[in-house]
Amino acid sequence: MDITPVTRTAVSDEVFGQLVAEILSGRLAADDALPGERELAERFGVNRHAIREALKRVQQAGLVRIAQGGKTRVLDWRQNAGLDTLSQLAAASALPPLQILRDISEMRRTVAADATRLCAQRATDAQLAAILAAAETYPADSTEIADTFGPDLDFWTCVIDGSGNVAYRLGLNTLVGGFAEIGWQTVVDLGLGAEYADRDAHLALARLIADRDAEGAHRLAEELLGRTVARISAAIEK
Amino acid sequence: MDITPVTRTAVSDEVFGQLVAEILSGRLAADDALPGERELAERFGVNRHAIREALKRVQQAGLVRIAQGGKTRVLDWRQNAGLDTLSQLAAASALPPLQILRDISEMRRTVAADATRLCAQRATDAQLAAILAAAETYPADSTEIADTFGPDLDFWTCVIDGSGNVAYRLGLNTLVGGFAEIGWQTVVDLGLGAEYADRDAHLALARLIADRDAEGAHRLAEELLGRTVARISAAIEK
DNA sequence: CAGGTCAACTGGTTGGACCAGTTGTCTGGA
DNA sequence: TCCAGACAACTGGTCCAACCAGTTGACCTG
Repeated sequence: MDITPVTRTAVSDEVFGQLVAEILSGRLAADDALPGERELAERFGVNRHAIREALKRVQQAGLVRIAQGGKTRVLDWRQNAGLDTLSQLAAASALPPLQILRDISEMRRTVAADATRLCAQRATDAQLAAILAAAETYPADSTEIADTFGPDLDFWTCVIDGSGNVAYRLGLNTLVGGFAEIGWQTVVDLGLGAEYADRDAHLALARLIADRDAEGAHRLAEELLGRTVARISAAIEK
Repeated sequence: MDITPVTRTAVSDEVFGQLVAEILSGRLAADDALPGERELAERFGVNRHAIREALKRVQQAGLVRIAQGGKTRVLDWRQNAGLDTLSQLAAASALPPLQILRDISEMRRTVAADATRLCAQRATDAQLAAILAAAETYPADSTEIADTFGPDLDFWTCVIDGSGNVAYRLGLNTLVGGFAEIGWQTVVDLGLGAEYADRDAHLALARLIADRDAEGAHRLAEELLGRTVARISAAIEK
């Protein structure tokens, strides 16, 4: 028996999701005017307050411009949306999941690799110890891929914390969110194998960082994370 | 006479800003329970709907967990907030502006440099032409720094568009937003000079990209954008 | 003292009214 | 004929009041 917690979605969340999907998918084009709040409320069959809550969030995401007295207009999301919209992009099927996955993994490689370099330069001794410890708990290569996600995330979180760059830290959160939205199953299906869950490489990387070898650590991190990019790119080719 | 458009801030925006500031500044610690919506409404002197609109957005930002029946609790923003919170971070004075500026410029350097490499590999001919054109409109080194922000942003936007990576595109939007939140004046005060507005370097970079010299373009981009990082880091030292 | 019951919270949703800007039309005077 | 100004009909913004729906913990009962 496989039990999944029931998901109670608030109406405003539902409205938010649908509006975002309409915009990201292009069914609502940039500069189009949205129906008035009263009409939306009627069409969605919910109260106007729920519409307003959703609309405010769509605005926060940078997808519409709301003006009192005037109409609410759709903005060009490529030009105005923030990185947090990435996960919505996956949910709305606005782009092929594999492309989003590739873009995420590319950004992850680049950002994490640079964080590795900075970490080797700036991390405190306590942070270095945490990284070494995280690398130790990295599962053996033979483990189920799905079981390596957790330790892998732990490891890189330590590294990015060690870099002392909050933008990287917050960016990581967003990327992980986008990853989750696409679904781990998709990732597993790609057949990521040893090139992803390489315990020895992560141990070596931790040691390079602890030795303050910034350039060496950067190179290894880039190579290590590049494997995933290569794997996904290969899958796209097919 | 210097006229600035009046800013009519919606009540819920005001509430949102204050709540976020409370959380990011640490005055509301992680795992703390927020007062109930009815009490917040009374304390802020506004309607409960305004509180709800704000609270929903705080939730979307990943700063609180709302549960029907239970209390609304503060989350650890370092662990849960997305990159879009970066601009709030500046507004809330949760961290020194110069540190945020450094982190943003570091991320900008790393992401844009990688985008440059990808751009050289993947850009269409039309995109290459756009890049060359953008580089042409880059102002001469002697121009007021403030006047180079626009053309500079245009140039890099073209490059990142050419990379075909939506994550980079959206990330750029967020970073620019964070930059703007801190205020261009702060940036100007840093005394960024020729190392930032280097017309010749940008022209050279555009040519490298057009020649599909991925590695060469990557190197130059990293060096070029690294200048700003170095400038800000130096300012922090003092 | 373990168990269930229930009242008093919490957030979620609804309805309706009214305020406050924007826009376009229509009218009256130059 | 044309144009300024008034106005009506939108738009979003805010508020009040009520009730629904979960959660929690105190309290009572066996």
